[in-house]
Amino acid sequence: MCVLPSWSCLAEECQVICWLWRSLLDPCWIPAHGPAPLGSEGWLGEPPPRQDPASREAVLRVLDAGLEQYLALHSAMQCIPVPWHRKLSGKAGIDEVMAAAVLTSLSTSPLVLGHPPATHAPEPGGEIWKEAPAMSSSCSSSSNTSGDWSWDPPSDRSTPSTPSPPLSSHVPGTFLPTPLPDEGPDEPNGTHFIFGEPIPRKRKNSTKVMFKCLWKSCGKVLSSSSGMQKHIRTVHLGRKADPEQSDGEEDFYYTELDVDVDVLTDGLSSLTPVSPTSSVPPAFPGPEAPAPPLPLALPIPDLALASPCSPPGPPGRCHVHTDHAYQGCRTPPRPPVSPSSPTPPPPKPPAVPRRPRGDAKKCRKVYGMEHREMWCTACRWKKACQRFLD
DNA sequence: GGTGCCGGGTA
DNA sequence: TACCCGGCACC
Repeated sequence: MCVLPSWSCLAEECQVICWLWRSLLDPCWIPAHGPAPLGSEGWLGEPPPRQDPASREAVLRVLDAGLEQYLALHSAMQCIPVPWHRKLSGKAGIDEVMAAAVLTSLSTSPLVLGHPPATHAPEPGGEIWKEAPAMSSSCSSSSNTSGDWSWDPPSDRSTPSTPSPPLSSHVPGTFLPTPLPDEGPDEPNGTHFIFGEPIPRKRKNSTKVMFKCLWKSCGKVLSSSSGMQKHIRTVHLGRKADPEQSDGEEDFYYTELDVDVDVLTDGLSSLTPVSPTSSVPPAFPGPEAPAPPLPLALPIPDLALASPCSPPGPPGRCHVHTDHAYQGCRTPPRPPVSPSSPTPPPPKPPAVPRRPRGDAKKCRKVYGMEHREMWCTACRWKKACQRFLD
C-alpha cells in the first residue's frame, strides 16, 4: 500500500514535485487521518509534515498549474543524475532560482502543503535531503525501500547513471524512471517511464521496445536485449552470464514488445501502489495487457541445475514424452516482430537440418499401407516415426 | 517411385 | 491439440 517508486529526479525542485505528485498518487498521502504511512520508507528523507486534508482535484489543479510554470521557467534544467549535493554546490541559474520559487510557492500552497516551505523547499545545505544522495548518485538506483519497481530480482544495483531526457520533453508528473536492473552501462538510452502523469498529456514517439521472455511461466519483461539474453542465459539455460559463452540460443526465448509508454503509464497510474514488503512488481500493462500479472521472478529454486531440456520451458525443446511428441527439437517459437519495431530483427535461428534418413524400417514399411492403423501416430501423420527410432 | 518427414492447414 | 496432407529430400 501507499508506495510509489522512488523517482530519481534529483533536481531539488523535482523532488518537491515528486513529493507533490506522490501525495496525489498515493491514496494515503493526503490523509485526513493519522501520520504519514510512508514516513520511514526512504523517500528522499523525511517526509513532509501532514497537511490539512485537501481534495485531490484541488491539489491536482494547483500542481498542474505549478508544473506548467515550472516547466516554462525551468526548461533548461534537466533531471540529471547529479548527486544532490553537487547540484547544490553548483551555481544555480536564474531558471533554477525561479523554478525553486515556483516550487516553493507550490509547496506552500495551503492546498498542497500545510507546512512552511523551508521544510522541504530546497535549502542550500541540503540538510533536509540528506538522504537524497544515496539514491541520487544514480537515477537508476533502486535503493528505495518503498517497493522495487524493477522487473528483476534484486541483483546488481550499482547501475551507473543514466542520462535523462531534457525536461522540455519531460512531462510533468513523469519522473525519471527506475531503469531495469538488467540494463547495463551499454544501454545508455534505456529510459523507462514506469510511472506516468496523472494528467492526460500525450507524447510523441512514446513507443518503447521491451523484451519479453517467452520461457514458460516466466514472462519477464526487460528493456534491453542484452539483459534479456543474460536473463535467459543465467536463469533458464543455467549458463554463465558471460555472453561469450552464449551460442545465441537465448535469442529464441524472448521477443520484442512495442510498449506504448502512454498506455503503460496510464495503466500504471491507476494501479494501487504496492506494499514495500511486496517483492512483486505491478503488472506491466503492455500490449499483452489482459494477461494476468506476469511472474517476473522464476519460482524455480535451483535453476543452475535445471537441464536445458527440463521443463518448464518453451515448447519445442528436446523433450519427447509420448508418441505424439514427434516434433522433437524443433525451432523454438518466435512470435512475429512488429514491422514498426526500430530494432533489427534478431538473427534467424539456424536452419534445422533435415534429419538424415535412418536405415531402420518405419511403420509404413513394417506394417504396410494396408495396416496403417498399426502405425505410430507420427507415421500416420507423416511425421518422424516415434516407434522405430533411428 | 517409395519412403520419411517438414511445414502448414484445419477443426 | 489432434489430425491431416502437400511437398520435398533422400534412398
